[in-house]
Amino acid sequence: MALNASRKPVLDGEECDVSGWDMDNCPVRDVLDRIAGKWSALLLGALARQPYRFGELRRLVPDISQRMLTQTLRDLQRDGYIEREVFPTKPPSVEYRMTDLGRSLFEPLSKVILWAEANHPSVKAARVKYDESELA
Amino acid sequence: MALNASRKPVLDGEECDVSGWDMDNCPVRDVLDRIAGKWSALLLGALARQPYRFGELRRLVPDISQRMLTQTLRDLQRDGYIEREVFPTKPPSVEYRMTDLGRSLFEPLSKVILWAEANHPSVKAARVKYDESELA
DNA sequence: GATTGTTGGTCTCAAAAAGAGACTAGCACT
DNA sequence: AGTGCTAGTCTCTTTTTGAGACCAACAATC
Repeated sequence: MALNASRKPVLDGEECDVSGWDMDNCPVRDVLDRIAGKWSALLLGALARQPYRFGELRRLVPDISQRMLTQTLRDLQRDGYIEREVFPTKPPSVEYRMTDLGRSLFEPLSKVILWAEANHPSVKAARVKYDESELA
Repeated sequence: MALNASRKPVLDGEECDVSGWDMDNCPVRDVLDRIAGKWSALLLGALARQPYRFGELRRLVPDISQRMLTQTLRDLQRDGYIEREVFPTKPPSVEYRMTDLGRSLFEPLSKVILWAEANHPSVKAARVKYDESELA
């Protein structure tokens, strides 16, 4: 415990939280687990620009399966980030658009996306470095 | 195509990107897929405060399995967000700490986390509303 | 001196999630 | 009559995740 003694005590039987996060009803996990999905950020990014229809989104994100597109859109709709509107045209068309809640989420989220674009080279470099040191 | 005609054309055979994202080497997906994991944000949040040891992190996030803790820490280390230092104490101890790159990522990421905490009620309300309309 | 605990993991097996692709119905156009 | 478009669903396979046993070395306890 010598190492720990030099730092702030961390576990005292009651404290099981990170920065005050309650693990049993953790907002961070409850909210983030959804938008953290493989496709959520991509779809939110698209719909932040303009409304799209199902098929348009599928073409926009070519390697998403119809199954995951349906499911991710449902999840985003359920959490209130996007709306789904069905137009009773002859082949019925469905349009997805962002809600105010979705836009308010996308504001900070877009900062992370921007960071990802800007720092992609650094991350790739870190991976190369790690992989090199691993094969030794 | 009547619906589409009123909007900006979206697909013209060459344009398969979202806001200029290249799907074949998409930085957003490449970077976000990692930090989007179920545990990454939680661990980054913890390590943003102070360095922690393996066992401390495990106690801090009680419902993570050792397997996923190991794997997530490795992934975060590989992408350059955290560092791993082994101390040759009698039972060897390992300390994880955030890098500068990790801190620079956590800056925008923390905004999303703050949003999640602030808007958790709205999201929960949206879910209740959705579930009610579904069972009809 | 034998038991127990602590360290930071790995290994295996079961369960859950994701991906691939076929299939649907109704209508339009050829 | 045949083809294609719409927005999905259904099934099957592969990947990811979770639960839990197991490991070696040493420390303190009994």
